[in-house]
Amino acid sequence: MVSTNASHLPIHGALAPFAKVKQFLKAELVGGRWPPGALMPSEAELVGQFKVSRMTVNRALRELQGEGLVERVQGVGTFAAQPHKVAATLTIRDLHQEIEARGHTHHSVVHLATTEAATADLALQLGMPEGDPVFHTLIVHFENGLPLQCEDRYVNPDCAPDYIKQDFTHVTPTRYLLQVSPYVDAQYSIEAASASATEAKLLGMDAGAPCLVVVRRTTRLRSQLGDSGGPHLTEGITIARLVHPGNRYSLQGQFQ
Amino acid sequence: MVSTNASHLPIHGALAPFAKVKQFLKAELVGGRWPPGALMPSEAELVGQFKVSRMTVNRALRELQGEGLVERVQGVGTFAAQPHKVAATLTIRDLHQEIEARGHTHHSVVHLATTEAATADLALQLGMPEGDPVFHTLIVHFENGLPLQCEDRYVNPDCAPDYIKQDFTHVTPTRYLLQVSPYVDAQYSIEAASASATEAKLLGMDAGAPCLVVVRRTTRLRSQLGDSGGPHLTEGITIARLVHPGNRYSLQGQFQ
DNA sequence: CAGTGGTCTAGACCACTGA
DNA sequence: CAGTGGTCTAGACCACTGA
Repeated sequence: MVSTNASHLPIHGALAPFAKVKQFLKAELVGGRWPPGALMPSEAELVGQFKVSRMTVNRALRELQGEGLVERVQGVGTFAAQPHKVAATLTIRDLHQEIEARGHTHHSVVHLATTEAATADLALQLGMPEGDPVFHTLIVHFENGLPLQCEDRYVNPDCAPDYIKQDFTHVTPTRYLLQVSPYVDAQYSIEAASASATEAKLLGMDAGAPCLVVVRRTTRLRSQLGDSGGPHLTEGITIARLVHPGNRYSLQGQFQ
Repeated sequence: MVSTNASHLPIHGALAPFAKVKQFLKAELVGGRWPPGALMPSEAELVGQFKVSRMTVNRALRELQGEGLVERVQGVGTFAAQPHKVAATLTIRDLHQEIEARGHTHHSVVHLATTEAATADLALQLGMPEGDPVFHTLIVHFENGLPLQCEDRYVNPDCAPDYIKQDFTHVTPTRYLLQVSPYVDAQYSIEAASASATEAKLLGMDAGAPCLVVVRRTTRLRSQLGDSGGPHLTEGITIARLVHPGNRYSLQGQFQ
C-alpha cells in the first residue's frame, strides 16, 4: 500500500512531472489500453513523449508497480498487471485509540492475567519450547459501556518480560506490546464463528450468536544481529484471538 | 501496501545503497531509537553518514513514509511515526481464481439475473436516479461442489450495459466487471452475521449459522475528462454482498 | 548485440518552516 | 535567514533478456 500523502503540487495546483506521467499511465490502464499482460511503453519512450528525465519516468513506473498496476521485468519491459490480485488496505488500530477517535469512552475488564505452561500448539506458534512459561490474559473491552471485544492473548515472556505486571485497565496489551517489542511482521485471519458459552457471557450476547473473529499473530526476527548464513528465523511475540459481537463491529477498508 | 518485489540486490547479495539506508533506519526505528514523534536525522545528515547522494537517501525515506514508518514535513523534518494506525494488506481475489489457485474446481449457479428499478437506497449508493433500471444478479459459487459464497450484486447499467447478457456460469461477475469497467476505487466492510433463511438454503447451512459478510462497493470517476473545476464526482459501478459460511471461509492477511 | 529496467550521482531550483 | 524536504536533470554504470 502506498500512502496517498501530499498531493505532489510543486506550484499552485500543477501536478509534478512524475505525477503527470503516473496519472497518464493510470488513466490509460483504467481506460483499457494495454490489457492485462500487455507490453507498455519503455522508459525511453516515455522520456521522449513527456520530455522529462528518465529518473522521473522511473519514479512514476516504480510507484505504479508498488500499487500493483504494472509489472516490470529487467531486460524485458513493463507490463500491465493482471488486475485480479488486489491488495486492499485495512486499517487496524489499537482498540482504545479507535474508540476514542469515535468520541466514545473505552474501558476494559481484566478477567485473567496469569503465567501458564505452553501447550504444544502454542509453543509451536510462538517458537518456544513446550512447557515453558507463557503469559495469558483475557480482557474484555467496552465502548460506552457495551462490550465490543473479547481479547484472549498469549505472550512470549522473552519479548516482554514485564507484560504480566501491567495494569491493563490503563494500557491496552496492543499498545504496551507495540512499545516494548515493536513487531516486525504480523499475520491475521478473519472469520465468522458462533460465540462460545464463555464468549457469549463475556460479551453479553446469546450463545451461538455470530461473532467476527480476528486471530492475529505477531513475530519478530529471532536475532536482530542477522548472521548472514541461514534463513531469517522468526520468533512469535504474541497470539491474540479477538472476538467481536457480529452486530456491533465491522472492519472497513478500501482499495487503491 | 508496498510490494515486496525484487530484492534490490545489485550484485551478488549486496544490498543497494538506498536499501541499506532504509534497512538501517528501519532497524533503529524498531529498536526504539526515535520514539514515535521524535525528530529523525535530516537527509543531509544521512548523506554525510552513508556517503551517498541525497536522491538515494530521499528514496529510502520516501519508501519508509509509504510504509507508514515515518512522517515527513517540508521545511521541518522527518519524524518517527505513531505506530498505532497500521495499514494491513488483505488480498481479495476473484473467487474463481482463488479456488483454481488451490487446485480445486469452481462452478456457479445463477439464481437470478434481472433488471429492476433502483430503490432509493440503491440509487443513492450507485449515484443514479431512483427508479432507473439496475441489473441484479444472485449467484452461488461452489468449491469442489460445496457452496462457498452467495453473491448478491447490483450493477449500474451505465457502466456495463451488457452485464446482464453474460453467461455467469463461465465468467464471474467480478472478472467481467473488471474487464469492462476497471474500478478506480472500492470500499468494503467485513462483518459477521447470521444466515437468513434464504442464504442458509442457498449455502446449505442452518438458518442462523454464522456467516462472514463482505459488502463491497466499487466506484469510478463520473467524468474521465476531469473538468478542472469542481470536486471529483464518483459514480457507483456495483455493490455486492458476499455471504460466506463461517466455517468454510476466512480472509487472510499480513502487515508490513 | 541492442534494448530493457535498476540504480546512483552531483548538482540544481523550489516551497516551506521557524528563528 | 538557514535548514528542511520535494523534485528534476543529464549523465552514468550495471544486470539482464532475447534476437
